[in-house]
Amino acid sequence: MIAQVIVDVPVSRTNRPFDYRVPGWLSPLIHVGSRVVVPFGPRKLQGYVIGITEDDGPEEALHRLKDVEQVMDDTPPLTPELLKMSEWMSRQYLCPWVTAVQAMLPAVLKGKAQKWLTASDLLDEETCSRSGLLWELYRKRQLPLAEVEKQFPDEFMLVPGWIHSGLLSTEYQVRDRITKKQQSFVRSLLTPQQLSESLASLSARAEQMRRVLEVFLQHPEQSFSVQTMRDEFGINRSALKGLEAKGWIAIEQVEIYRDPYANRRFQEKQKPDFTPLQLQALEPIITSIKESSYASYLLHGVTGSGKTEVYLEAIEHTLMKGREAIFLVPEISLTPQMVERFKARFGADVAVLHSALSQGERYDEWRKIIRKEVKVVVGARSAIFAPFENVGLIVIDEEHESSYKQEETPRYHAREVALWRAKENNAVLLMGSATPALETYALATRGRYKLLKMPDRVGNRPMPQVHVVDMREELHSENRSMFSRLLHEMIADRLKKQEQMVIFLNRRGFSTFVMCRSCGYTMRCVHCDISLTYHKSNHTARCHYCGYTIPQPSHCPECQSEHIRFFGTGTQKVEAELAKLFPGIRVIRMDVDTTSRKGSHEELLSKFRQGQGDVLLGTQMIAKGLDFPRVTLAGIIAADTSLHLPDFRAAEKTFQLLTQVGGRAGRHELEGDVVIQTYTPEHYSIQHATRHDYPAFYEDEMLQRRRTGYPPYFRLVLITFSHEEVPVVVRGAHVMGDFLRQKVAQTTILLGPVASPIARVKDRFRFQIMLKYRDEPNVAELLAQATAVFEEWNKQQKVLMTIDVDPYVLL
DNA sequence: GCAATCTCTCAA
DNA sequence: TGAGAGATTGCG
Repeated sequence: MIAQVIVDVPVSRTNRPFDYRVPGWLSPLIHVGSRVVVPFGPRKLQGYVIGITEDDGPEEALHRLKDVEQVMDDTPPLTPELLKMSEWMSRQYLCPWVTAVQAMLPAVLKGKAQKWLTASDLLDEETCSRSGLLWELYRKRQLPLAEVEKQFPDEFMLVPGWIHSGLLSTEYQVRDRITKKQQSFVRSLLTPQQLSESLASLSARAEQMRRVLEVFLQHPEQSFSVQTMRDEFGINRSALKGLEAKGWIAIEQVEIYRDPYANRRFQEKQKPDFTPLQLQALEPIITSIKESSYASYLLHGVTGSGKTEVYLEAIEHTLMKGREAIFLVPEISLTPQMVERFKARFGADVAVLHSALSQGERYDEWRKIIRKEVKVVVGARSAIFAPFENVGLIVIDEEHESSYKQEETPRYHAREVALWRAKENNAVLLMGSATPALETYALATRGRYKLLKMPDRVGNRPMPQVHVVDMREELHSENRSMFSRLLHEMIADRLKKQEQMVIFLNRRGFSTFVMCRSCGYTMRCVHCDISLTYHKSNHTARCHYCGYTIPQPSHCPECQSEHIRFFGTGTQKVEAELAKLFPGIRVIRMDVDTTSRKGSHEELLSKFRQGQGDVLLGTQMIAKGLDFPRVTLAGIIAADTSLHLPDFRAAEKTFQLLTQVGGRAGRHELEGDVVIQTYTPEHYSIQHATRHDYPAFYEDEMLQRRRTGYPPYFRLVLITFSHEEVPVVVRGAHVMGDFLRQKVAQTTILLGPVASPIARVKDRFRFQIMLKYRDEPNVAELLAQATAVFEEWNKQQKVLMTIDVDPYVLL
């Protein structure tokens, strides 16, 4: 038996399967998709089995192979589908296969190969008394080499000599970080009859023991955790120990799941009556689900139109069909509210995956999926890799969100992966948004996705009234405050009526940079080509690319002026202003500072829900998916900060943001207002957002994209190079650029190589090539060839190159 | 990606 | 000639 294995060395040189012999004793354990430990060169590494051949071929060829050393799991973590998907990803996104595989698995499964120092039998008490390190090794037998270097720097240089003399040896070990949470459970070993008899035989003073037996009499065949015994029945540990000693009960360690929602009850909500629009949207979806054939839908529904109910219903039909469902939400809107809705509807059938989970919790949720204990997965981007084997429905909520694009290798887009997976499984793909990505909407208008529309809110509630305030006029009227007179007035009004409001600060593009007012000097990072960001909490200026931090200076380093300060509006500043203008106003501020602690996000929102605040103030994180009945005003402090970014999606993102924030107001009985403050009220993305007119925005924006040659008209590939020296990085970029220029189609535009907009990061200079194409039969193959050419050249250099297919961030 | 191995340089 | 550094190669 021979196993084909890809090893955990994510470089192109080793990006291919290696053959290993499977020793007889491992053959029942090993499967395609298994994690294994294999010897690789002088080391040992973790790898994944991508194929197994029973036929060994000629004897002498077999002889040259090494053995698989270990199979790491009983059941392989990779299903055949995931394996196929990872191969597709590695081709599609130009990344090593093993990198794609690892993106699909929980982080604790990534094995770490370490070199260990082991004591041999020659090391006796006599020898080791001479040195601290040897003594330590004599006691513990082995230590990781890295640890040794840290703890015994003085003796580290003696290690090679000791190895040579046979006192010590080195050895590679691969370990993953799987841990399983255990809890003590108590179980009765007696029959009910024996229980009664034993109860009678107990001394009158054994009150606690008596109670334990009574509990078991009342609940035969049940076991209880030690914790429950204590908390619910008031029985302490010693009583249990006593009974265990008598042999009447057993205390056992049982593996349990780390469930972040363990102590929460979820109320089952009555299914609402569907509106005609919802029914109309549901009909074709349900038909497709029943047919179990591939179909894709774009559900374009305004905020408050009840998209979530449609999703839930579709999931229910999928489960009725005996298939599984994946529900993707943007990281940011994976709120407790959302989880609650799912838990209430599908109970224990749901696994939840998001970034706030600890690695262990994440692993436990994942195990529920692979063990087929759940039927539905709710999660952020990476939940698209849920190891189901019969996926019938994939829902992508807020389909336009940029968090679906991963910004590290593998640079995949969850929407694309979902599309592949839906086709592979004859499943239904359902994408929903109030403001679809242009790419998606364009495909929908061309029939690639079926377009479903829900243009009205549930219960015929009106869309909120949107007021646009021209901040230039405010300035002319001597209003220098960050609040316009209208917004000011409306805040006062809501305070009087005791209604709630959401105030949104558009921070995209706002850098809180540090500048000298007298000479114009701005503080920049010494390693990167960007300004430092001011951090109020510890009065430092910090580079958010490399982490370089210096204390905020009191004088300008250039001209010694004292007028050096930070610029930009922060949430703290808005909060202070609100407190000044409206004494007694209760503001709940949500930003990185107040939500960094685990669970604090949830805490603040529930405070607001309970009415412990008048204003919810925050950045992007409050724009999405929140639903509070008493919110009747949404204020946007500066709508256009994101409009003038050097990003071809700037207008689209602004439109989306305004629409989403506006959607927070007046979702229930009370009607809502939205105030948009801007310096460019005439801009089409602001104008169309005001009228809730997505199609009009789409038309205008498509014209821009056609004119400038951006998606959806052209598709992009961004190739970035970096190196410490400019001439080297330029040469590298040209090697690849020249090759591509020869090979691309006539209609393809190749820009560069040019310096990247952020030309230096961490002391490395960056250059880039942009590929814009419309009709390129096989981009992936072309890029793979170019990569090979580049890597041949790069053998002598150390230029780093990354390829971003359909990039979101162009910096 | 890492470590063994090969190749080249330089000083004794 | 041998050590040491730097580049190259192979990993099944």
